[in-house]
Amino acid sequence: MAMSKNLYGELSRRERQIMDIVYRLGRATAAEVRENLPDPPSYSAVRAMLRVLEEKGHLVHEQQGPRYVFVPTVSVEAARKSAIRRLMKTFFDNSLEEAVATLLAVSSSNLSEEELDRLVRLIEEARKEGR
Amino acid sequence: MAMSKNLYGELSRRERQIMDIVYRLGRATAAEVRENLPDPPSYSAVRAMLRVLEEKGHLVHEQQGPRYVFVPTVSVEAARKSAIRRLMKTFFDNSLEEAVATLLAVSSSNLSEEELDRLVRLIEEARKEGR
DNA sequence: CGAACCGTGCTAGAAAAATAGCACCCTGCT
DNA sequence: AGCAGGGTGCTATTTTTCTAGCACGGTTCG
Repeated sequence: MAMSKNLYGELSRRERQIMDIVYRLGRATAAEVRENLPDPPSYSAVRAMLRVLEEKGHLVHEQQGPRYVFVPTVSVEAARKSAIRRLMKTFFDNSLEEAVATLLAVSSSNLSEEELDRLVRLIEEARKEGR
Repeated sequence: MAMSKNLYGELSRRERQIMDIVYRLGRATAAEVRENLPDPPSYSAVRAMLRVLEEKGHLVHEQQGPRYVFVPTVSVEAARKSAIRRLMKTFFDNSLEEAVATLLAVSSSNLSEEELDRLVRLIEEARKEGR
């Protein structure tokens, strides 16, 4: 199995913050990125970094009317998996159980019965898949 | 509720890589950190950054025999939760279900029946807690 | 038309991060 | 004692990141 090198780990602080925003929004203009950035720098600065991220291959832009809209080159699905793998390795020693336990603890404030039902269903489906 | 500022987001590229290693190992010497670092720089460089991380308050060192052992100031538990919250927000729009689904997909290669049982039990416990 | 408003490209400069080098200090030999 | 090995503190330098500024191009509308 090809060990996909963790692109994420290569990013600088601002680049990471920006990529996070773009993933969260799905797609974003320079202005939107800036609005969501902590301690937002100048508009120019944001655009410059978006350009760099595009050069590095993390983003591409589409022309939308008069402006650019940036979208990630790596799909959300792939990015999610990559992020989860990293988290699992770093904080949970790859223990699924520990991870789910923490996930439940963090979300505990808004857990409905229905949501829990769906989770169980998810697991039962994984069980079926497994054999 | 106090919104804990995401310290993680403040870290530079190398600092992040180093913190990840320390969390993964629980505690680590400069040499151990270096061994685990991608494109490892000089020993000196690593030590310099460990010092900076200590100044910034992310690590403290304990004298262990002749050398320093570095440990995170924020407990693993707290760091886990913080990391998960960030991940949930960035990639899963805070949807527990989506997160668990991806978690299962990523771990699918090594899912035993027993493990799945334990997961279900985890959820049922959360259900009891909830009411 | 033409001027105000958005947007972009590009470049230069300041600030921070990353790296390496050197001097020193223990400790355990021989 | 004297020397080698493995650790540390500190500092200087290079590299990268981060930021802002300026010039230009297209729309819109008075």
